[in-house]
Amino acid sequence: MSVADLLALEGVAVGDKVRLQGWVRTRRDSKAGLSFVQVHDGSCFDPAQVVAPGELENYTDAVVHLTTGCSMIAEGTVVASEGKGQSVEVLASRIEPVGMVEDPDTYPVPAKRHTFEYLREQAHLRVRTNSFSAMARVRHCLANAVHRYFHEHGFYWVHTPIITGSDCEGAGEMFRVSALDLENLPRTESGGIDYSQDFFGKETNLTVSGQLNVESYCLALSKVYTFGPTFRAENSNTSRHLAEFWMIEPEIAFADLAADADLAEDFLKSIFRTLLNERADDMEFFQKRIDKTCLERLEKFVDASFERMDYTEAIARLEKVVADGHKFEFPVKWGMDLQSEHERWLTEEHIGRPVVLMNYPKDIKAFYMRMNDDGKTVAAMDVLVPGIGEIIGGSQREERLDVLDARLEEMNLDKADYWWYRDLRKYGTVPHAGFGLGFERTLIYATGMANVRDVIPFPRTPRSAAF
RNA sequence: UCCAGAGUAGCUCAAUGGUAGAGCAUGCGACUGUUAAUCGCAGGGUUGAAGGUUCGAGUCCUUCCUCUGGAGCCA
Repeated sequence: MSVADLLALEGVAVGDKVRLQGWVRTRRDSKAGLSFVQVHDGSCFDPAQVVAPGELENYTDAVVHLTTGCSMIAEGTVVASEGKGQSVEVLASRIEPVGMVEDPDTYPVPAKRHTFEYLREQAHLRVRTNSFSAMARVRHCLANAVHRYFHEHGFYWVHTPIITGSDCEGAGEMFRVSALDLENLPRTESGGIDYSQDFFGKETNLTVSGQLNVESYCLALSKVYTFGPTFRAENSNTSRHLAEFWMIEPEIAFADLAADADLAEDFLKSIFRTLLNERADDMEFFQKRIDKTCLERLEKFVDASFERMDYTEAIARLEKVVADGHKFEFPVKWGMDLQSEHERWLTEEHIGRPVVLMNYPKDIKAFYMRMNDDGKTVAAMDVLVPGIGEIIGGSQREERLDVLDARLEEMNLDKADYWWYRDLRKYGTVPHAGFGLGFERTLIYATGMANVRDVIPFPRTPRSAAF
């Protein structure tokens, strides 16, 4: 049975015979011949305490040599615990070591404190620690909550491609996908690489966003979303960026920017509510050991309404606070992109709640965002949250072909590259909107973890893909 | 990519230019049910790499590598 069921007394009672399988967290010996073995199996935060009496036939040969990381099977009786840390424990009648740790002296994750930096170098074993097993369960819970929310609200999950033939997704540097022999590249007559001989007969890359593809499904299925890995070959070395990360991108038809903002707010609150309800054990750990404010932050988040504010208004308020003597490193001026420090001031100090900033200057935003009537701004939005800054970026999409074409031209983009995207505006176009949410940043916000590399099992960053 | 900091025992860190140490972990021992157990003993080092200065370099200089934090890019 699982440790979770045992500790919750689910389908089991004191006096029952049980069998546990898992890994040793610690072994403590007491007087001559009695050991306490903490066993974890991933089913919940707490390990189970297995009491190994000295009378076990393999006690001196095997049990006292169990060390952190060994795998084992324990059979025994559920008893009320005489100790303080747990209500029930298993009094073992048989302990079977399955896989020993060959050299405890060099086991990379012994029972002691480790820095996250060190554990990143032991990514294959770090999930055996409290922090990373808790994170794995929280990650699963939130991913599951994402799918449940959309399913219950009539959205379809669309599997947009990982390999893309569009070189026009426009969200950053891409990883090339090629089956060509790098040591012996085929050349065109003019000396360039001849991609017509490559696997797909053209240049292909890993996707940086499923948005363009999901828009096509939106204009037939009305409410859709993607949730999968995306790839950016940017040389970003920060605690908030990965080369491979998971992104959630809903897209809704017959919808404007206000509806998009409403969806973002309802969605975020819903998944965090699910997390608080379903992973209280792991969240208690994050609260206690990682970030003392994370529970309070989430509880406030699911109750507070998001402030909505136009970019132009935000600039006015930033200019006012600067005039009142507040110092920023970067100047504030209409038309500029907000810096991290500006976003954080708005959401943390000025409003004190999540803020949806809307209607940005067109010159700092992407070609597909819908032009507003003022001719200066586009229907874009960013959701800013205290403690992390931007967590969502979204927009109403430009559904008018003539306006879209004008924007493509203005930004020196080739209309031919966007032929199928433009078709969507020729055949039954509708106003539609969507946003992108970085899943790892959501996890950081929820748990208070400081680095995005510690919320994904095997992080990919510049110069690092060791596992 | 830019700015700053760091790299010494398995891990976390000390060490004024002059004999490389501690805590934790690990092993052994002690301890009447432990909970980050406690106490004692022990083993454990090419000080990131290559050059240079010096009687002498973990320490100073140069170059490089790696990591961390911040910025930019963004999610």
